[in-house]
Amino acid sequence: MGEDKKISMAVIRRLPRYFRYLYDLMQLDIKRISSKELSERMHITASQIRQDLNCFGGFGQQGYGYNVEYLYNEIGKILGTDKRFNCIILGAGNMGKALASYENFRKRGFDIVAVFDVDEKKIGTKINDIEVYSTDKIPEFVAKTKVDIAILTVPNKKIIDVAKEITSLGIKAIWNFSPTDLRLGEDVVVENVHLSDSLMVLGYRLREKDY
Amino acid sequence: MGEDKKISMAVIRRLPRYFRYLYDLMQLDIKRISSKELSERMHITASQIRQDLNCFGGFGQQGYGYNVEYLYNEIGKILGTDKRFNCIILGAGNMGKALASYENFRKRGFDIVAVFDVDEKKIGTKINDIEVYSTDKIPEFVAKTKVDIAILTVPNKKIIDVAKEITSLGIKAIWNFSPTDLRLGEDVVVENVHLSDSLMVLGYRLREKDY
DNA sequence: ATCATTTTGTTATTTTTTTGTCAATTTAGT
DNA sequence: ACTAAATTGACAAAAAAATAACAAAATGAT
Repeated sequence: MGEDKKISMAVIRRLPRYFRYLYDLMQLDIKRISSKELSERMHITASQIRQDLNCFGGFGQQGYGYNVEYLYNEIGKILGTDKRFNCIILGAGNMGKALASYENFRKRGFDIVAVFDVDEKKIGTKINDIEVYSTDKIPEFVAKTKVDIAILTVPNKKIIDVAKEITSLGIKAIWNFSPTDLRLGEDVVVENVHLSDSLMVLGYRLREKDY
Repeated sequence: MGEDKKISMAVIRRLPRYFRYLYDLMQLDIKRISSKELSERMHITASQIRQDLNCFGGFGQQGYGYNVEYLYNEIGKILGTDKRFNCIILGAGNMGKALASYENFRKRGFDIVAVFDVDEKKIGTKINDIEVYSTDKIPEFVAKTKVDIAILTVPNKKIIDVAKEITSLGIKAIWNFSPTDLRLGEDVVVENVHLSDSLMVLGYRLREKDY
């Protein structure tokens, strides 16, 4: 026991991409696919696909390839899309609203169950049928509803305090949209989304292209 | 001539992060910093910092470290924050609105100069002082205004067609928020932002934590 | 001015990641 | 039933990335 060799983050971060491509294949009514053909569609090597998938066990068959629907479901299980997560959004600004309105998250198992803001004018309103509460109500809400993930779209100045409050309430996962990297100890997982970083890299690559 | 050894994307993608940390140091009135101290703040090795920076030349001084402001400015130059980019947003939905309203982009050199949508009700309105035009007007607009970057927040079904139209007009950089990976040939640079992917990885890591 | 300390830039080493190879297995055609 | 073609899973090799090591240079205390 204790056999599982650690799977690298590089592999994990590719899984959602496989998941998307397999979904598209299902939409096209393609029932089976070889690592070679998938590699051509995804612009990665077939070797990498096979090696990635083999981290989790053999999903394919020699001479046949992979059953698209089966592989889709298996990757879904690995990613936990068969489970549901309750999420709250902190910050009902433009980004908070955009995320609350994004239907894809629900499809992937992430339910936005509440939005919180300090702005009196927003409190009591609804975003895409989701109620906006006062930030004061967070402890109360978390006490009576299981909250798996906090999505933080608060102003950068407040991010540290908000993150601390949230973790003190026992929330163990944070999706952070502020420019400040969060790091909250061993037992809180954080995904930092740095949109500006991505845009700056795009700017770099654009300028580099024409020297 | 032709001397510059290719700098890896891994390094480039870390630059915005250095940039952020250096900015924070300036706010704290810290004038100089060693790779060791910065490494502790950033939770990476000092070795990596020195190696990354040396891809672009020596910005530090032995026995002293790095001058925070100087290094900030130099990384800014590498990233092109001293240049300005004109951007248009295609899709005035929630995400389009959120991005149009995000002030940080302007600070980093990215000006949103127009938003386009097909929805009659949105056309003619303004988002954060930026006019929303009909999608029909894109060719006309691009002809008279230099557009460096197209930010795509259109529905997934339309993304391929929109991307093709945009590139046919000569736009060479795309910031893509749709779940479909875009790949538009050698001379168009694309940054795909897959928010769902990031959220799914967070879900994976959360579940993994408690087995 | 001297010397111990600090700290870079660079090269060497190690680790991780990606890619290539191939035997074993399955498919599919005849 | 036989055989050629396709394709995986496993392992080996190569490439890339991260880390360590250290000489050279600057600092700062005495």
